[in-house]
Amino acid sequence: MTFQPDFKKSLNKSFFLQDTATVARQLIGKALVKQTEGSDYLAGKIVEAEAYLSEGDLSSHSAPGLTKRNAPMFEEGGILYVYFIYGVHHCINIVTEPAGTGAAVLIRALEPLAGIEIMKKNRETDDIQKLCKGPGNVAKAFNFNLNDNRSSLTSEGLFIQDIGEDAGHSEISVTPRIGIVKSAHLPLRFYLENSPFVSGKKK
DNA sequence: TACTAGATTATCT
DNA sequence: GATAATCTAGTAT
Repeated sequence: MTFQPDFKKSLNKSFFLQDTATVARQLIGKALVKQTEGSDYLAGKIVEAEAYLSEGDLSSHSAPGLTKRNAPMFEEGGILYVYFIYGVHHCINIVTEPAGTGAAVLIRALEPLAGIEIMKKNRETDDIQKLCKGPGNVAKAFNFNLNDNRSSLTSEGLFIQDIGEDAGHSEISVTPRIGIVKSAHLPLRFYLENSPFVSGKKK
């Protein structure tokens, strides 16, 4: 099964303006595609994502209101929100809903589809199952950093592609989110059942 | 297999 | 000055 990047199959902006939990669930099974400077393609199927809401969600970066860091979350859906955490890792989010809302979806894990050699180099490991396991690793494999903040997800250099493998609802599991303390009980983490690429699992 | 510590900085109070 | 939507290596069990 070879993956072919195809911008014509990318999701358009209206997709990202929907309810955040809906977007998070529907992103499972879609492909994140990024074109590198050398015009190579990096791509991975989204197998794990978490929704961070604008209201009633104390662990969302948007909860304290608009600040310099979370400003991209308050813009119109369809762009990237990148943050740097623990002085070590970058994490990438897909901003959702109309401008002024303050919500996003954290991409937690991908199944590598294209540009795997480049990802191995970025991650300094040959273990494909670990290349994009966990939000910090996803960003590292794709070489995302703060400069990618606000990047459009509806451009030829970066987009979400429908690869016709949509998981049925029965294949998607919903659980509480990982690594947070506040609002930790909310069931806003979505992942593809039985995928070996999902994070937070034991062997 | 399970738990713990350490890395290290942009951003916020 | 404190904190954080994490990851890995290392030590203990």
